Amino acid sequence: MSENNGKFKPLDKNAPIPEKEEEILEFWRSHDIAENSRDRGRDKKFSFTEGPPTANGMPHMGHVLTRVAKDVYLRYKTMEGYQIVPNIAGWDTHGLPVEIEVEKQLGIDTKEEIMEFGLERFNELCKESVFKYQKEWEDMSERIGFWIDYENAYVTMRDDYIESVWWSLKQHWKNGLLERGYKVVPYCPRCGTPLSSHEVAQGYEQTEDPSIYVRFKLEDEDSYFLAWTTTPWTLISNLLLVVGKDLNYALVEHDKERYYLAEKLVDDIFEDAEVLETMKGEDLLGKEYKPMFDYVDSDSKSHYVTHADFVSLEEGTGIVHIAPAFGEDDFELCKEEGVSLVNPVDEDGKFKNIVSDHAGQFVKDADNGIMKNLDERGDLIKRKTVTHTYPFCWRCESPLLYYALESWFIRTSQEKQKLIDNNDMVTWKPEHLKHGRFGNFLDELKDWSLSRNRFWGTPLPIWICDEGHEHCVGSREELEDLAKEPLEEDFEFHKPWVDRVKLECPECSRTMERVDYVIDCWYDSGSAPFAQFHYPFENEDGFDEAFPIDFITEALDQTRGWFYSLLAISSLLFDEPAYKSCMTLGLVLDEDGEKMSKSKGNAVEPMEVLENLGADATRVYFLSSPVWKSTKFSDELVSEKISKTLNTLMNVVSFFTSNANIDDFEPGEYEVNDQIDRWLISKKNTLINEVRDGLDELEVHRSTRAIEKFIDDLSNWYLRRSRRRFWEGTDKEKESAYNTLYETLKTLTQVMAPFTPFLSERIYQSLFKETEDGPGSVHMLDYPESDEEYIKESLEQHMDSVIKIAELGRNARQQENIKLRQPLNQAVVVSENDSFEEACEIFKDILMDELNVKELVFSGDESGLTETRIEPNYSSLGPKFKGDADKVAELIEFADANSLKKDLLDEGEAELDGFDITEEDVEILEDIKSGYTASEGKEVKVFMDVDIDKNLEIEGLARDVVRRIQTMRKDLELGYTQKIHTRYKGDHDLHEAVEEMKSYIMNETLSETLDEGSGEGLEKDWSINGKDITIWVEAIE
RNA sequence: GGGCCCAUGGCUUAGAUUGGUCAUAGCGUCCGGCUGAUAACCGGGAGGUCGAGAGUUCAAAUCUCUCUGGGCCCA
Repeated sequence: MSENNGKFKPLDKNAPIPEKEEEILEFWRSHDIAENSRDRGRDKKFSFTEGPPTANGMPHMGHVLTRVAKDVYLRYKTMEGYQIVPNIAGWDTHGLPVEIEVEKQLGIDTKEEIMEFGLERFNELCKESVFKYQKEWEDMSERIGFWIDYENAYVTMRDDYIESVWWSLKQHWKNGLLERGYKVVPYCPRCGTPLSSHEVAQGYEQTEDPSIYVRFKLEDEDSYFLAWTTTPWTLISNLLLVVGKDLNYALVEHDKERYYLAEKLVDDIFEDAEVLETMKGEDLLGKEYKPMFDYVDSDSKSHYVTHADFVSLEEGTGIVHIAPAFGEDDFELCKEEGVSLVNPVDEDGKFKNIVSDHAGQFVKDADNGIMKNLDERGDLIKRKTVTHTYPFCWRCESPLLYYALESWFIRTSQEKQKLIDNNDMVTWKPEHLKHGRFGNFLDELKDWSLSRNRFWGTPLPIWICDEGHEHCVGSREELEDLAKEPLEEDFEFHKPWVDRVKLECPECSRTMERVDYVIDCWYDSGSAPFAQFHYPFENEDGFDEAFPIDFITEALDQTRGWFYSLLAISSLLFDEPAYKSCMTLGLVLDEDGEKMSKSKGNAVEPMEVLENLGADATRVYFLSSPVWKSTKFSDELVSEKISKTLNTLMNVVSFFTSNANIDDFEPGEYEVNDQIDRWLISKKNTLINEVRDGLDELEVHRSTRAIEKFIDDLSNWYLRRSRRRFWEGTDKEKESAYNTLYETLKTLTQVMAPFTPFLSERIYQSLFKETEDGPGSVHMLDYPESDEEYIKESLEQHMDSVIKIAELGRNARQQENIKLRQPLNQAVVVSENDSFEEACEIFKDILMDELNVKELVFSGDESGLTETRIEPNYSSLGPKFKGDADKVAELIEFADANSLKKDLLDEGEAELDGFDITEEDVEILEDIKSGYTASEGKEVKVFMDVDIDKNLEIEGLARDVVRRIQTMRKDLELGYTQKIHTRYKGDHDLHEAVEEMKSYIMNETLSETLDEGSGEGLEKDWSINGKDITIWVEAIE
């Protein structure tokens, strides 16, 4: 067809979208478009840092969302003229999950086995493992259109990166913020390591534990404290009992023994106890009791009653037993009380030898023996079991112990106010996180336990000598200076290399050995703002221009992960927030709203989606609802974006291309000569403002929705209303229409580029690149700016009115079953609002055409179009006029409705043949005048004259005939400009109509001839309004 | 156990700061229309106690409280 030969390349809109996207990818690759777009060395900087994923697992749909969210902003900012710094990807490479993967691979699961296997080899495997799915990650990212630089990605396990981390740790150490201490941590005795809270959270399970009530004999009184515990083995380490200061307690007698316990709980425990005395918890403070076991003793004062606010009356006895080494609350309390720590349990979770009866026994296994012992002594008052959630090791399923361990801390709690102040400077999306989840977390900030008893991680750079002097190393140079021997040739900043380095103590010159720990890998990723630059060792400028980071976005679960570690580290190092704005992303759920997981089998494979539906549709889908809300994901939801948005736009483009080619359209300077063009230009500029606002406010869904609405307006209103001007307009009309549509598509393509980078590129390449002599890619263009001069709010409002009026007109027709193809004489628009009158004036042609009427009239009121009808209200008339009621009713019905109405409304009453009636005696109704139909909307009513005279009928029939011939043309797959011969045979009325409207029909259908009689070509029988006609259509060679 | 978030027709959803006519639109469904660009489009119907209850107010989907259900985070 001729359109192929024109200036504008057709879009090939019937090709599958994903296939075309692949071509665009290839185009970008072969022309280095991403690199060129990225590296433009501009002065304006916008800094972004990628929250590094670990590539030892396959990317899932949630990761697709993070790519999309990041990319839309980076593209937008790039088009706005910013240089994104540093615009590189990042990989998180350390941590226990990595070790676990390797352990699985090796079929081992203990630290000893790892040591046997050899640390060098083990860490080598870790290194490989973290990049196992790197290709899948990069492929997915490329396929979705994420243009970050993967070649120069930062990697947390590289020596340079680790050196920067060491530098930062040394700053903390010098500031007294990096210290050794004890911490009660969830500890897996089987794996021999403490677990991070993140890991603990994965392992909560319902379990049964003993629930026992035991008594402690008072020192100076013949009575007992009654305490409760679910961990009998901790009783061996009991050092204190605690009560709530303000809670009520009672001394009761039961079985001739006396017990102290919370008053409220007495009945829960004893069936028949006599309350001897009540008191406040405060009154019990300081009372001493006899140790329950004598295996261990504290070298400080112990075994007395104190108080704490964690005592609750929900369960137990209101008296809580405290063993400092086995609970966080216990530990903190003992620290405050000055009770020193005792721990009779070794690192494997077994009792040490001093607990002679249970030596070598795993603590949980000792429960039964301990309980038996207590029972025999009579100290076990009650024994039950309780089902509660308890943490288990997520990989070996051992019950975790809360356990006081040596640990290295960053004293974040000392700098809490800094973190809070810095958080105040951050823009959060959604906003509630700032003072909600995240803010609360900061308010209750604890020290950051940094050390991990594992192998694959950044080594904690602290060396200690026999004298107990400690030294923190902050650089490679410092390490070399202090090392006794030169570093090994293949030295790297990992175990076991670092462990082999012995230092000379700067204080006493003795040999120093490194502590065994590696650090929390969240510290690694939280160091990204400087470590990705190897700051401060190099790239100081790079760091300066990128810090603080302008924008980060990651999934909501990073709140206490990366978002926290970034803020904590930057606050301590620089007293600045690491990022200025943080947009969180919600979970991606399956179509039923369930979390996607491999085990459930409901996980959607990202690449499948991208290959079936394409990246643009997926992007638009994710970006069209608030990104921080959890999103349900299904093919259908994404497909809707194809049919509603992408296809619609492609069809507009395709319409433009084919017609512009036929008309040899040349874009250029032009004069806008039609209001609908002005309207579209106004809408376009409004769109730019809306899209920019949405992006600037980090509410990208507002932008996306504005685009979708605009495409709908463009296709289903502007184009539908403008088709005739493209086909049949005068030169002036065509010039205005073509140029307006061309300019609009050009702007729209640019506006959409960050959202639909593929389709935008396609459209740009086929329509604009050559015509405009533009850069190689749409992504090299600037982001459109709105021209306020062209925004005409009243015009946009008028068009809304027009659409409303057209809608009402069609509604009115339908009430009378008059089809749209049937022309009518008159429509009357009634409104008290002047803007409807203006709308009718400005868009008169459109309205007449939409309503298919010969005349359009506006009126400020509906008099003349309605008839007042007044009906008697019997329920009022009855009691009032009694026997005359029927007579009065008759008078009302036959009275002149208009004057009666006037009297009633003006005077409040009227007289009818001697009867006084008031408003409540009647019902005033306004009927539509006969011969009209009407429909009412907000502020406006549309009346249609439904009288169809002979002329109108003929015209209607002619249009029906045209419509049939057009259908036949379509069936014959004729080209738009193909001329035909048309013959027909039919009903008399139809014959009359065709002859009357001959030239109109010939013109509409491109018929060279239109005659009665049978003909050649396609033959078809039709029935129009019950009248039969046969039509022949034959293409002219 | 604590914190935060969410709840709008069968499904997906709009309804911010500043409560204000008839609660938004799409998908699906039924009826009708329109069509020489569209995987379309247009009009209408059915379908809603805006999770439940109370309160503030002339007025609440919107503000407050309580509860229920779901989610996330933390213990």
